[in-house]
Amino acid sequence: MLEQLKTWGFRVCPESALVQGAQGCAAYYAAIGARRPELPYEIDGVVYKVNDFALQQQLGFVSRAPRWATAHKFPAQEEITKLLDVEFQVGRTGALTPVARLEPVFVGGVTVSNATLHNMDEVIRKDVRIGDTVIVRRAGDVIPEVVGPVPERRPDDTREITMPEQCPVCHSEVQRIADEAVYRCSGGLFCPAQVKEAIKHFASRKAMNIDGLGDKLVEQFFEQGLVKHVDDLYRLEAAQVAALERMGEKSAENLINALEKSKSTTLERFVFALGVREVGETTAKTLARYYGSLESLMAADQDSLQAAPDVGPVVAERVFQFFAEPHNQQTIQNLRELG
DNA sequence: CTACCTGAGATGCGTCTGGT
DNA sequence: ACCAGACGCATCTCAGGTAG
Repeated sequence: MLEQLKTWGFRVCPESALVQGAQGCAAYYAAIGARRPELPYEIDGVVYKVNDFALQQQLGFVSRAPRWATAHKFPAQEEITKLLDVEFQVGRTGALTPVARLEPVFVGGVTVSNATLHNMDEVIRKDVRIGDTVIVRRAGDVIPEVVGPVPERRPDDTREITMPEQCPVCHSEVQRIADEAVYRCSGGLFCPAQVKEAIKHFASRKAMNIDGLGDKLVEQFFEQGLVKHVDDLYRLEAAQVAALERMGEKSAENLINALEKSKSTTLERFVFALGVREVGETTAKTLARYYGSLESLMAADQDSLQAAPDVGPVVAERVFQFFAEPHNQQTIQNLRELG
């Protein structure tokens, strides 16, 4: 296809080549790696593709990733900087994630000042302390990553990174389920951080797809007390929206229209939007197809749920508990009444 | 039957583009 | 001038399939 495109006058990468087997791939990788500095553009690696459309079709896709093509990246660039502090962020599920605040450093074409440390096991494994001199790299050339400390450059006044005992946002107790890596805020819907994340998730593209409702707006709606639960979104009036920072009549009207539009959605999107733990895009689709209606899904017991494809005891319990919660039932009923 | 593999879900970050 | 949304990857967990 590349050859054909070239004859039609399209610009095609002149470096592509046909090679045989893993050894051919490795040789090409080494050769292009050696020439990397001379190339008139930046590259972060090479892509190997099966050179046969019939085979490509047979191999197919895994999610969105083709099984007939794979990237082989060059080692990431690394830089040294200072770990200034570690803050704990609260996600939609209450998970507390340690995030490294770094002395800004230029790595692989980008200034990095934050990086996730994933969880406490990872912090211990990497043996990093606040104040440490650390190695930073851009994993896969996008996500900043703290590789680890430079032990010989550790100052005397470093501080240990410790998980707070209370949620930094709502001060509820922080719990860790035995043998799990993640610590969680036990506040649930009482925790503003979790509520805000739940609203953002509800509005997100793959859920209700409410165009124009992003981080900043959710933040403002919540802080002003206009939206405490997702159903409040559908009670918003244009005048209230227009009164917010950086919003005018036009923006307000657009948001109201987007909210209106989101009312015509599918069951699978709605189920995903509810934000039940362990229920992502795919599981929501499975449940929607298996039960066909919200009523039957809400009425399902745990045995019935486990009969659905890819649903085991853990997911079944999550779903069951979610619909058993009176607060959730009320929210769903409100949403239906609001359209 | 156990051990391992694969796929999906959740979370996090910086840049770029398009819209207001 | 600013915001929303898309992209790409690592980590851990859960579910289900398969090799030994």
